[in-house]
Amino acid sequence: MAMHEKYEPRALEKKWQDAWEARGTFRKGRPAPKGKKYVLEMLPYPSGKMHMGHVRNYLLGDVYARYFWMKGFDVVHPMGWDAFGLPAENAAIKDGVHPATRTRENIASFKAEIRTLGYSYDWALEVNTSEPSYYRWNQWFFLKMLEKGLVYRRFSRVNWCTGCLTVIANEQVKDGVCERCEAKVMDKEMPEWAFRITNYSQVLLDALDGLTEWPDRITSAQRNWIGRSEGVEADFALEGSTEKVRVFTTRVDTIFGCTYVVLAPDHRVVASITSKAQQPAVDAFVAKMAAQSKTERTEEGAEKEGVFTGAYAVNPFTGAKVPVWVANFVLSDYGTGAVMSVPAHDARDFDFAKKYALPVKTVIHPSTKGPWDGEGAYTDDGVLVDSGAYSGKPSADARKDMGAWLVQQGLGKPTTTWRQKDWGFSRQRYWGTPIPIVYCEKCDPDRKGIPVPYQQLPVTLPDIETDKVLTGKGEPPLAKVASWVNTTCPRCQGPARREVETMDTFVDSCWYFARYLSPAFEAAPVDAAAAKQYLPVDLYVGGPEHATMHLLYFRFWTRVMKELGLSPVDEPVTRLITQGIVNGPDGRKMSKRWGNVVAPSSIVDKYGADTARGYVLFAGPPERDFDWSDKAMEGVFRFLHRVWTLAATHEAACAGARHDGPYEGKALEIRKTAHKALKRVTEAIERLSFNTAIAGIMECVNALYLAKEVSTPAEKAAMNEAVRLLAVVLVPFMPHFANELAQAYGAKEPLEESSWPAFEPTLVVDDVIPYAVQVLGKLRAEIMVPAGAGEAEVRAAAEADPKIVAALGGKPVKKFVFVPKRLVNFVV
RNA sequence: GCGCGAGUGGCGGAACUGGCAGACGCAGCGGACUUAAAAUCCGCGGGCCCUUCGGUGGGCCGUACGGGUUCGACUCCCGUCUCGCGCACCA
Repeated sequence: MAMHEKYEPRALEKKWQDAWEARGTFRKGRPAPKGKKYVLEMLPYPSGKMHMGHVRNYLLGDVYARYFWMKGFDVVHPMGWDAFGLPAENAAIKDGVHPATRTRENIASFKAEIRTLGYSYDWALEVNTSEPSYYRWNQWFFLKMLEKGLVYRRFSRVNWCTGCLTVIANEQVKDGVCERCEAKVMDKEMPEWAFRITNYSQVLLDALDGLTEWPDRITSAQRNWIGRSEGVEADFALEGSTEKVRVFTTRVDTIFGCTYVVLAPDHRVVASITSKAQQPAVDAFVAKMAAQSKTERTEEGAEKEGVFTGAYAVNPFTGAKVPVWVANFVLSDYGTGAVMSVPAHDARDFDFAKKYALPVKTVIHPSTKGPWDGEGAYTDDGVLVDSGAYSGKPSADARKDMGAWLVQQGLGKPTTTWRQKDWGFSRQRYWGTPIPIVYCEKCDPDRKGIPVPYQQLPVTLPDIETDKVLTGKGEPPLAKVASWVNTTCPRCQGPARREVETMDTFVDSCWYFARYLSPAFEAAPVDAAAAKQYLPVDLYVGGPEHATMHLLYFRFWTRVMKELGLSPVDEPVTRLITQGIVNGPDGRKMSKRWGNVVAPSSIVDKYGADTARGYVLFAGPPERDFDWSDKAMEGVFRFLHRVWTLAATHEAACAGARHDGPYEGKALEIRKTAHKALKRVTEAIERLSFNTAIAGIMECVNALYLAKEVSTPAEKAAMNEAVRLLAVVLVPFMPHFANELAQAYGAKEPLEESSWPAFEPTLVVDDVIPYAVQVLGKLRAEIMVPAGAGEAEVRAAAEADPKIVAALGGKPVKKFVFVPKRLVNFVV
């Protein structure tokens, strides 16, 4: 097939996209003795349009997937839709279009756009989380986890918008007011459903050590987030009261220096211990704190404030009486909501003590040599002083001994606390998974909730009159749909009401990777046989912004799935990469506001998908941000033209050319060029270094240009081989282009269906190797030495070089360093 | 404040396990082709200095900064600065 003179991407790309689809090139489940590769990208929320971030995300997976297709693996590479969520519902509130309608349209256009980029997806595995066939299994999981005690109802402090009369997310609170209606946002105690993810805190933390192919920044973010902290709890008796205050501290070794105790404003005992005299001040303070939202109270630079309660606590070690305060900086939901303050050895306690003129008592010296002479608090470990029987002990020993003493006295114990909280997943929204619970006044007077029986799943979302139900005001939308809310109690068959809350969409993305493997399976959310065959995911690609939410939640869920017998794996993903951001040409984040958005569709229309793909991959390593550059992208377009011209120029003479005799001279050089590129690209892809893989291909093309005309049969055959290898290595990056090239040179089927060749070892080594010659580590000459030469021969050659003779200047050589195939170094 | 990551030409980046810093590309410059331009092809390309009429030849400096280890450091160690991200009155 004769090539056109010029590279015309448009028609050619459509042709190959249709061919892959018609042939089922990317269908999972082919016989593959080499095994499986599961390549996954984070499923998108289907907004109407793709942006460059999506393009990049999916490309990184696509290169890897295509490579393993060609390596002969059974590759799973699915795509689906995180279709529930706020944007569709907010749009509905604004313009009255039903979220289901909007979502359907958006998926259709998003999917059409995805296809234009030529990704290797198996669309037979597609899932849509807003379909009952999917979310019924969210409900199934909910019921299973309820049985296991992993789901419970609790009271929790949420952001309550006083204008919209609904709960809103943290991101929607701007400067203490609602983003949408600008009314004041308050903290409100509300009941909500929660997953007991904290049961798994330790396991999730420990297993991070095994995730060696995850970026450090992600595992480190998860460690921070989980926030394990070891310390002790200790009881302080309250003078003149039977109540006591239990404090949590990581520095019990400083307890002899405790000069006051501080409670959270909403600590349980505050009301009962406050003295008459202090009552008005404490009441006013507590009321003021209650009126503030948590975000306000913990804002950057918020001043430390507190008041004395009039009560005194007794130090369990010393028996000393210390004043009890309440203050804004103590949080009721961390530790015990009470702290012992040691201003001499804690910076925050020091500030507070200075402000309110509380005493400071030093009990730690940096060493036995004497006290610390710096400013402020000495917060490091050291040696105890003025600490009774513990004086003279190092901090670490003292902590151990003092913890043991507390246990022995029944006054406390070593404890571990966690920053991580249980996962509250109730949402007062319509466009989500209904929580399968009903409330019956007769069977369930405490409103604990009665689970909907499994055989009644799914509890589907009701059809609604959009503009009446999705108003953004008042009670949760589902509460307004009487025909849906009113149901019968599964126990007594009497009247009952459905739970009107829906689930957080993070639930959907907790297990979708397992559902892809058997998207139509009816007996369970996951076909355990398929899970056994294909899990874990070998490569997962997504944005780093999911470090502590999605990537932690789905690790948790994976553990639960294993316990439920659905999957054999402890961890969902072996290797993770998080892609950097594609900024606008001006270096700012792409945004309508800056007018610097580069739409993928405009690039595909003008230059073709292969150029868009090539540029996004060539611009830099996957993890790093880069700024879009039209010029640099045109460079990739130019490169494709260059390859095309090369192939077209030699097509008539070389396509399909064969040669059985020896290869020498130019013919041999051409073969070497091609095989070296093949080696380099292969290794670069394995390392996920796609930018250098493309650079390697460019180098190869440059070298082939320098070969100019080919005339002998050997040269023609070599060029034929080179162009075909070029097509092979181009496949992961520019697949349409690569296939067109291969076809012109005689390929009968898409290259993805043939195999990734092994390079010829004899063709990637040179017979003469350049050696750098150093004297005292400074480069003085370069010499050419036969590849087989040993140390003695190389040394002789180096010593014969006039520049080296001059540099050595007759001085005796103390040491000779020989690095095979690279350099030698004379030490004089 | 704690944790993690990054810092290399005018720009994006490369350098695999400590071994010739700057591959490849963009922008730039020079040449060929052209009546001319574009496109294309070929070549040059870190800085400073010396040398030569000139092509050339040579020296010193150079991977954020200051030290160290080593025959040899972008790479390893110690300290500092800057940027990004995460966590944060977390006891």
